[in-house]
Amino acid sequence: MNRIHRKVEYALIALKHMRGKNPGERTTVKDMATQYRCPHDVLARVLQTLASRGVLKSEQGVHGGYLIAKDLNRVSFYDLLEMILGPMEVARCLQEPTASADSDPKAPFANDEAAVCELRETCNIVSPIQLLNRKMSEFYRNLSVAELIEAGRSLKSRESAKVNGAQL
Amino acid sequence: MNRIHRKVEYALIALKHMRGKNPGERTTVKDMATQYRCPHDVLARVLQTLASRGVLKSEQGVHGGYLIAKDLNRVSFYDLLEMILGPMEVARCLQEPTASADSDPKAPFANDEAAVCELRETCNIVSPIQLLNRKMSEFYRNLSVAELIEAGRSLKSRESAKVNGAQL
DNA sequence: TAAACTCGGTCTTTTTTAGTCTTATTTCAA
DNA sequence: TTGAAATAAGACTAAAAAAGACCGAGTTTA
Repeated sequence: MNRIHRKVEYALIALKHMRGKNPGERTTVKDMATQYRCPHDVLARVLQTLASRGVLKSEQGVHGGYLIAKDLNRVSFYDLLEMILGPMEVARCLQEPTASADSDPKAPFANDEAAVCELRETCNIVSPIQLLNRKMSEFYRNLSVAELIEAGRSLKSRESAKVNGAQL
Repeated sequence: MNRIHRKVEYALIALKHMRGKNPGERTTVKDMATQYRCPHDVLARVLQTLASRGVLKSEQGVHGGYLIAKDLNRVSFYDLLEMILGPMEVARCLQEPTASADSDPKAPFANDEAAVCELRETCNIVSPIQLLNRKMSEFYRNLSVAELIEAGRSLKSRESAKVNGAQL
């Protein structure tokens, strides 16, 4: 239940892979796709996104490939999810017009209404949903990608007792 | 992205509704389904589940209906999710034979192997996934259903500063 | 210029989730 | 004792979302 999306897994796999490389060293999508047996196209697309958001840098051409461009300690898991999956909305109620702010006046089919929760009128849990959304966002924001990727490395101390408490 | 399931919403709606009733007072599925415009069958099924897990009590017959049977302060959101959606598994890697322990005698096709992650062999992120799963579980466990449902009530004090800390 | 990359649009397939239909079963009251 | 009103639950269908494949570019360098 409540699985993370495959794309997110692929992103983590790739990031962890590149994390181990020498600075400046590039890795091709093809390499990673074959090594980890994940679908080339999907992985490629995810990496494109991350590159467009500054987490990775892409080099085209013959000796092209990807490399990490940003300190992963400064990239939260929230950021990663948001890049790949879009803004966090735990339920349809929340539908923010959002940062993208495309007030799309052209929109031939006004699907504004389409995606909106049809329970809206009668719903008694918008506050709870908002609270949940806030808390989850906070949780994800407090978890860095670096921390995730590094997991299992520093846990000689019995599953790192403090990993749990504290911080949240 | 990462929406909670409709069934979970329905559960919250129903629980919040019943929360407002006098002790002993029953509410029928039909009432709630019509009042909140959610599909009768789906709601019914969810409530059946909650009843079977002791959160609700059901009375059959003419004056039947549901009522809350357990202090919602003692039911975590994790519990709720687990009841409705099954054990928390942030990714296929994690596939526990698990506590649910429904040795499902009907299961005609042993799909044990079927659902297993096909990246398993080459995967470099099982530790990260495990960490994430642990942290998310913890997060959900530290959030009570009562707290959620009550949201928006006690927040005259500026989004109830203490909602976060404490309790954990 | 050709090979080996990334880029990005559109399409199809698969999987998951949501919802419906139908047939019990229980209870109470007229 | 029978019928209305409720829960219980299996099997099925529809809809939505996610995953993946295909393809035709644009870039760089040997």
